[in-house]
Formats: sequence, C-alpha cells, structure tokens
Amino acid sequence: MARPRFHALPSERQGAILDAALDEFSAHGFAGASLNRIISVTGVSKGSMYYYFDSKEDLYADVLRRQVERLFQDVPLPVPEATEADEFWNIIEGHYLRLMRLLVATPQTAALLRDWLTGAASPALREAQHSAEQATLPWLAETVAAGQRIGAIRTDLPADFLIAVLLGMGQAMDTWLIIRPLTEPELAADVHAAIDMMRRAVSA
Amino acid sequence: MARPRFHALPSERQGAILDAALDEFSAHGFAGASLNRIISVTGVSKGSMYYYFDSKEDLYADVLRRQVERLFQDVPLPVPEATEADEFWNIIEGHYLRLMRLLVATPQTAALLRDWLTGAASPALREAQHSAEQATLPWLAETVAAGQRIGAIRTDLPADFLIAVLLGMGQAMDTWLIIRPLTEPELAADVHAAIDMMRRAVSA
DNA sequence: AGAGAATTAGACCACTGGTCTAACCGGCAC
DNA sequence: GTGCCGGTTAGACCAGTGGTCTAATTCTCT
Repeated sequence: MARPRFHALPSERQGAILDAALDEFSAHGFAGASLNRIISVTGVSKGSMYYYFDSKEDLYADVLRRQVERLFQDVPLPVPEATEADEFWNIIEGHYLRLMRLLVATPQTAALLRDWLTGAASPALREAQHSAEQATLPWLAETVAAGQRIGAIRTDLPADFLIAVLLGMGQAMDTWLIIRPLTEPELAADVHAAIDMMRRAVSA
Repeated sequence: MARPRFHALPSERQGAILDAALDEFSAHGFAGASLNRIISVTGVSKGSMYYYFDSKEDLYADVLRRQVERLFQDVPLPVPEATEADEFWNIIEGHYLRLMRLLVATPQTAALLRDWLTGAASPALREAQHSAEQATLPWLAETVAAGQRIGAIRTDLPADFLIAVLLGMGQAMDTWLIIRPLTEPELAADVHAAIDMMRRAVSA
C-alpha cells in the first residue's frame, strides 16, 4: 500500500501521479507498463517514487483500488434485502447491469479491470489481488450468505466453492461483455442471460 | 512456434532445452521466468536459442503446447456420443475426473497450467493463448454442439457465450481443485459438484 | 541561526529480453 | 586437397527494466 507520506502530498500532486499511472497501466497492462515512463511524465524523481510506494505492484494496487472504489461509489450495490428468490435475483441483475453500463462509459477503467481480471492471480500481483479482493469478496460473501438465508442459494456446497465459481463466471462474463462494443438492448439481454446462468448454477 | 530448425536437432538436445524451460516456467510463471537462466542451465548460447525460437513467448507456447498435448494423449477425452442428457453429463464428469487425477499426479504440469489459466489473456501471451486454444477450444465447441444436438445444452444463447462462461467456470474449478491437497473421495465429490453446476448453468 | 529530521534527486546496480557480427563447421565442386 | 558457401553457434553488446543508495536540499522546531 502507498506509504502514508504519499497521502500527505498536495492532492494535485497525488492526482497527477495516479493519473499518469492509470494512463500507463490501462494502456499497457501491468507487465507492459514502465515505471520510468510514469516518472518521466510526472516529473517525479525515482527516489521520490520509491519513497511513496514500495514497488511497481504497490503503485498498481493503489491505482486499482482507487478505480474499484470509485466504481462502487458511483454505483452503490447494497446487499439485496429480499424475502424471495425471484426478487433477490432481480436485484442482483439490476446491480450488474448498472455496473456494466458504467464500465462501458469509462473505457479506461474497463481496460484496467480487464488487465487485472485476466492477469490477477500471477504471483507478481498478489498485493493488488489482495487489495481488490478486500473490496469485492466480502460483498460477494455477504450476498451469498443473504441468498442462502432466504433459500435463493444452495447450501449443500461450501460457500467458498460457490464464491470461487461465481467469481470465475463473473470474470468470464465481464470479459465477454466488455470486450465487444455493446448496444443498449443487447447489454440488458446479455446481462439477464448472465445472471440467469449464475442463478441456475447456484440456486437451491 | 519453434522454428523447424529446432525440431531438426537431436531429440535429446530438444528434450534438454524443453525440460529446462518447463522447470523454469512452472517454477516462476511466464513473467518471472528468466531466459538467461534457461540457457545457462542447458548450456545453449543465446544466439542459438533465438535461432530456434522467435521469442520468450514462442518458447513458452511450445512448452505449453507440449504439456497440453501430453495431457490429452494420456487422458483421451472423446466428444460424448450420448443420446440422452444424463448420459452426456456422466461422460463429461468422467472426463473431468480423469483429467484432474492426472493433474494432481503431475504437479509441475499443474503449476504450468495454473500460470497459463490465470495469465493467459495478457497481451504478451497471445501466441501461447492461441496455440493452446487450438487444442482446447475446438473440443469444447464440439462438445457443446453435441450437447445441443441431443437437447442436453440450451440453444437460446450464442454458443460463444456459453463457451466463454464454461471456460470461466472451468478455470475457477480447476484452480479451486488443484490448489488444495485432495484426497480421493473428496476429489470425486468435488468434481461431481463442479460438473453439476456447469450442467445447471447451461442445460436446456 | 543552527541542529536534525524529512524529503528529493539522480547516479548507479544487476538483470532483462533481444540483436548482431564474427567465427566456425560440414559438405560439395573443382 | 583447396576453396567456398550456407547453415549454425557463440557471446559481446544494446536499450531498457525495477530497484537501491547516498549526497544534497528543504523544512521544522528550538
């Protein structure tokens, strides 16, 4: 995680650094991004950079976390408070649709997420993986628990397993949806189909 | 792809190079692997290495392709010739179980595949992606088509979409299954649960 | 003003994947 | 045998990488 010193910087300077990093990471992915390019664009010296961040991964993790936070802030996704399975899944579908719409509208964030989704588990990115999971997993776990409580989600398998499979399905769907230029009606239909598959896979 | 020259080499030399590369890639993943380490272990000069292979990716693609081929050779997985949905899914489950057993028994291959699965779509690996897809995708596509023909798989969604989702589920399940040390009875039960979820998601 | 800490700059390091040229070697023509 | 020539090999070399280190600067507080 970025050292506290970084957050003590004037916010415009923070912003300039993080913006440049976002540009670089979303354009080239983690592996292809060049730290030297980032510092030369921002004018920050290498010494300062490593005074603020532990490593390239650390910077990446911070950029990613910010984008995920912004996403969750722009599209609030409360854990569904439903009493019945159909309602539960409708709420989920609405969440997903809103999220995908926002991603379509912010291609840079979408590119960053795509890179992260497809390369996340590589050993070099455990830090980023971890920091983004902190934002995502608890929500998913809570939602699964809520679904189980009202009988919308099966309880015969370990929740961990269900969550892993849902994450996998979600990544595949995200990638499939993001990668192609989408028109509105298609998007809604595709999201409906995606959630339907999830529902079938894990419903009680 | 490896240049033809490489295959003209004495097969023991080919083997030594590919073994060293497999060691390196499975131990450190694609990004962490060092070409210099591979050539220093094998005693092959850098000039020769680049005379045989176009690039690091090219070598990786070749190593990966070999392992996938070996896997499919050791565990034949014919497209199910079933006439009824239950039978169809039983055959699939049998295939998957056999494959996972082999992977558990060959951890090096499992490590290589895990790295590939989790990092495959990163731009640097398109070559490897492509070469391994050639081995995997057609089979999956055929199997989906076979399932659709006998009414075991839904036809209301694009096959591409189903395949993408199945791949995502498969990756998640593979990872979940490989990552934990498995005892036999658990493995069978987990595989059964995994295939069951796939079946629910895509059945007609 | 002066001491001491926080911060910055950028030279430097080992290493990376990849290129290039000079040497080498086997086989064929004379 | 000699000359030659194409396929092959060795390894010096290159620009660039992420990361470290130290000396200088700036800031703060007494």
